Amino acid sequence: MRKPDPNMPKNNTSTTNKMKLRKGLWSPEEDEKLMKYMLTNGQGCWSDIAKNAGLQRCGKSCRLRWINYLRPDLKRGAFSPQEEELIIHLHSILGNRWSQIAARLPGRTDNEIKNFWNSTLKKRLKNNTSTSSSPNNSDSSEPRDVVGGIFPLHEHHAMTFCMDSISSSPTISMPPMVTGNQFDPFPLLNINRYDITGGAAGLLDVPTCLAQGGLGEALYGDYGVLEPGKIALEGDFSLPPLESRSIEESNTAINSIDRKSNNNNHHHHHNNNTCFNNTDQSFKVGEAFGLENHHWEGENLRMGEWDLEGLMDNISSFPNFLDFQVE
DNA sequence: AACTGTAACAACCGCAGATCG
DNA sequence: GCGATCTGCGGTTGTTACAGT
Repeated sequence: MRKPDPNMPKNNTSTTNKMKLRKGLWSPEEDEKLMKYMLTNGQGCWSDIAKNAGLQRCGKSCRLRWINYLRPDLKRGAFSPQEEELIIHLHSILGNRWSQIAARLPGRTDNEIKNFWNSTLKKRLKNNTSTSSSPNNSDSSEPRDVVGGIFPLHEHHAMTFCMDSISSSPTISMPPMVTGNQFDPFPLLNINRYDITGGAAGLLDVPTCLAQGGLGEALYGDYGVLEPGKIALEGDFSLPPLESRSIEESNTAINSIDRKSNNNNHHHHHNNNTCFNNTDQSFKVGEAFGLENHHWEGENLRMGEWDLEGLMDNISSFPNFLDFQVE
């Protein structure tokens, strides 16, 4: 879209030892450097990546560029109507917690969704509100009181809705996996125990909670980590649930939950290897889908073909998961 | 053709939590 | 225990393209 700033020197070689960090638009050369480095060495300590890739950028900038633009598993292009609907729906539940919304939209980034919301959906909803009295058309950044408000409490569905929906979806194009004689599209995410607390506290048999939208995060896991061993052995892999948001809840509470959730991901990094390389990553993701010796199998996952409508149905028709809390 | 408004998107900033030395 | 550092998130700003006048 935007052209790189021509005034920006391509190689900002400072006379001092202190390298001046570049800001602003990324040049194609920089993109190429970062892309090459990431594909060769994988994700790790971002400040090291910035240095080692020969970029005069701060690690933060590299991270952002990678996550929002260069990642091969990104789904580019316009949002589909189903995605739009899902975003609106999720926003009504989660508010402006873009990362959580993005985790439920495979191939989309929080930044992308945020921009789309602010530039398009917000206005559209506002216009709709002016012509309609639907309470769901608020552009409030505060999540609504789901239980008492937007979503009617349908009859309780079995938690297996996740797999029911996904496995029956004709639009799935994931490489099929077979466990025994059973089709299992998400073998490594086949968590039998999903530890939850709250209203329905206890251990439930949950095949997987992909329909909570965890797929994206599960595959990308912090945009890149999937830890099948941890999942299988410790069973503590928990996808961020859609958290119930009551208007009464303070932002502090929201943030603390968010942080906790986020930091679980963080833990996964540091508990194993802070700077894992792409070989690991490729192995993990590739192994998960029976695609070994490929980098960035996400390209093959065809994320955009998930049954978003089914997901939407599930989200709106299953109240229990809204009571989940992050451990 | 020139100007203006705005949509769309990329990137930066500030903050907070976790980890490390 | 504490400060430095890393990482991630959400808010905001800046830039470009394009449509309308």
